[in-house]
Amino acid sequence: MTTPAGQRILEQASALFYAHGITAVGVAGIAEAAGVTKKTLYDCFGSKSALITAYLQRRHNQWWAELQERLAERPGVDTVFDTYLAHSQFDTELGCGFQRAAAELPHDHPAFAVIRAHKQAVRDELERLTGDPERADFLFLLLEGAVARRAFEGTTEALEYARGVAADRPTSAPTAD
Amino acid sequence: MTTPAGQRILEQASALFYAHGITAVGVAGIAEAAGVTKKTLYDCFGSKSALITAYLQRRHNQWWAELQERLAERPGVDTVFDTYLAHSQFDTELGCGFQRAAAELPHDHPAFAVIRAHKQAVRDELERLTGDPERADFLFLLLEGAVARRAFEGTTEALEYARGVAADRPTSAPTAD
DNA sequence: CTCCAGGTATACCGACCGGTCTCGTCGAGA
DNA sequence: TCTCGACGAGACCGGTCGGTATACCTGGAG
Repeated sequence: MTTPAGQRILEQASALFYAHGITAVGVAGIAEAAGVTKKTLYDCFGSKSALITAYLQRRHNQWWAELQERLAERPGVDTVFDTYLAHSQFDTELGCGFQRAAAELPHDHPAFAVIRAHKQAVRDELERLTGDPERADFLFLLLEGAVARRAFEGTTEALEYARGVAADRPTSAPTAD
Repeated sequence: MTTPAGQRILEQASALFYAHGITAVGVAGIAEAAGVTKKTLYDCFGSKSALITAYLQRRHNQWWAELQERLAERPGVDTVFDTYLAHSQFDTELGCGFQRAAAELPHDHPAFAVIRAHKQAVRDELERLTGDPERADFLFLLLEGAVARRAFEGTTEALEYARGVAADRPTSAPTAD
């Protein structure tokens, strides 16, 4: 799992799962991309299912680390939005990896718990930052809407708009232009 | 396409694509569920890709018809939310079929245009109902966030909360319980 | 009567699926 | 020196993928 080969497998699996979808990507393709045989892949992860779980866990860990780093030097709600915005530079226009995975995986798949935990963590972080559960719920709603829209609009427009709304502007005030 | 067999194929394809994901469902399974041979399926639709497009088009048409019906007897923004809420009774906890499809399909897939058109239509309808593009954008954001959350939370809680926010309540006022 | 659309049944295609297996190699630690 | 874990090469498994082909049946319209 911590071996160099295991690392390469996880990296390639992450890239491929995110880019093409979990179901659409085969273990043979992952192994080949990692310069590894299927045997090594199965020695390291045991099953495709476990590899999927590891992929989402890794994705959460990386994203969370970046969020905490940014929050450390500039605490506040809009740093959360900024992290999504910055992340979208290499997350491309495909949208949130967890939303994408949630759309493909059955709800009782072991990896689905990782998705739920990730989203819960984000919501809880918003509550920690605002000290207001109600407001956290609202901001979380904006966030999810914005990243969902990025998936089919292909731009960060909605995300930037949502950040503007979150920046304490009252519900109805315009922010555009 | 309009033949009885074609209809049954489309119905079964819709149910299976939505429930298990587009990539995960094979044409053989669809044909079997429709009580039809693969040849008939290919005579009617030509390819899996075209069947996917037809599935999303049909889904849009059905949903749109229901929305207009409801709007006719009770115009207003919250009827849009109510339609999602009512729809979720047979859409189950899996979330928006268009968001699910968008997560699986490459952005240049012919069916992706149907997804974009559907979402655009919803946004435009909100603009028509409010007469305010800015407010429509905001409501659309709430809507997308709520249906996205339904996908991994498995409840309509976020949708009901969003309807509360949309019912002109100012951003920060609580609505829970 | 004839023709044809709309079917059924079934075999087939090459490619790929997730997963297992054997065999061999290589380098580091006891 | 010997062993053991990490890995490569590659064959193999049963099954499914999207898609095509051949042959046959049937009911209704010309």
